[in-house]
Amino acid sequence: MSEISRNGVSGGGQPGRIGIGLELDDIHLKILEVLRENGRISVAALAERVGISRANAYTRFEALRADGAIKRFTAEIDHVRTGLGITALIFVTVRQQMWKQFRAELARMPEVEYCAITTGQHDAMIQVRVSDVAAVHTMVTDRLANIPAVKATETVFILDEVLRRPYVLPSDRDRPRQQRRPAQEAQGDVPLGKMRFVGAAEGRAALRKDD
Amino acid sequence: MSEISRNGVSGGGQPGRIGIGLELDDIHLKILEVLRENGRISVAALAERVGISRANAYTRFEALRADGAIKRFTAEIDHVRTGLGITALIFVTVRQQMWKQFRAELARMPEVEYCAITTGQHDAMIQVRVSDVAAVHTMVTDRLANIPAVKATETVFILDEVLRRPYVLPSDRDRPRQQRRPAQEAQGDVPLGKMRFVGAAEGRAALRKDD
DNA sequence: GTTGAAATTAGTACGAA
DNA sequence: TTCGTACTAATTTCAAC
Repeated sequence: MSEISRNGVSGGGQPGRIGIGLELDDIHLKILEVLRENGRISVAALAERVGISRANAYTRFEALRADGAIKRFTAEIDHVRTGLGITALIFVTVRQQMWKQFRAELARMPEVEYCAITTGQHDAMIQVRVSDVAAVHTMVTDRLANIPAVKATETVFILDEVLRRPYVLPSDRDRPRQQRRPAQEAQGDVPLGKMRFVGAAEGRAALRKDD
Repeated sequence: MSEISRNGVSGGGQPGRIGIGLELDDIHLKILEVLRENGRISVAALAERVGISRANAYTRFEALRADGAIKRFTAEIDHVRTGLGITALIFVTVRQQMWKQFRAELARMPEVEYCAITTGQHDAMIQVRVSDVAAVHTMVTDRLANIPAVKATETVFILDEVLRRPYVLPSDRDRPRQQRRPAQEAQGDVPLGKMRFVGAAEGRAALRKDD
């Protein structure tokens, strides 16, 4: 149900002044870093971990919420424990100009955890959590297939979720052991043909990897 | 870095007794429901919203954490605001018996937010958040392509994230307006050929949708 | 932007239903 | 088990520096 940020492929990211909102400095990022791994930490404890005063922490905490940099706090739940141990990705090809209908139908499907519009072969990817494999089948054949907006689907199961980071922050990239290089330098030493990008328009026709 | 639950395709979900841990009743689910949309709510307020005493709420809250049904609390962050407005999905084909190496390399990539092992044409899907399109290119060609475990990749951009639910719960499925039907009933009325499932072994050879 | 002290609220530990 | 109360500890707020 919750609409989330619209990421244009053109959107950029200078450090400092970002978006329309407040300027994020290192301390703001440090706060986000702590909060994403412990969303229930008290502001007092947060202040100590970040190395600022309580009052300052409260001010910044509130600013981050008001600005929207922090969208909400949530509990991560173990789906297996709650009986939704089956996760699947459904790639959907949507008939043009029927997006509105597609999105409306999505809102009616509580088993959908995530939906993103993508470039490439398909138009959207949805992630669902259900209790058993049959429920995926039902979901795809009974519900999705009956939506006129849906032209075709392709389903894969998730066998294992190797890693989920609460949320990636720009400060992360400054401290991995392995350094990143600017994109220009990356040209020479790449085994070309090993990977491919799939554009939005392209790829709908042929798709074959060289293996 | 954080390992998360292993979802076998065979794993099931009976209501009530789930996994090895505690039995989840309706009140437990109600608690999870509240917590996933407001991870910072006080236990006192939680007790009120769920309709139980404070003491009971503390007991159940602790039980859910101890049991692992609640894995952690986290802050949802607006990536655009923090300068990581570009999101991409990279589908990776991994050389068999090099998974360990692949996973080790993943841990060194802070821009990776999510990684799942899938059935279908590719072996894994990773989601990355970066500041600009060039960074995706760098990531794929410079970093991923240089991992011997990586046989091939395919990249798509996320143009829009339509919806993200904090976490899907089994209680959700009991109250959508549109009812679900058992899988058996779904057989007759499906426009077959409109969708396809892609198995783990299958699909590596041919893949064509009928559109 | 910081410290400290007051007011409020959260968390704990009981006995009773 | 769950509830209600009282007790203790912590957090938040607000003031002055």
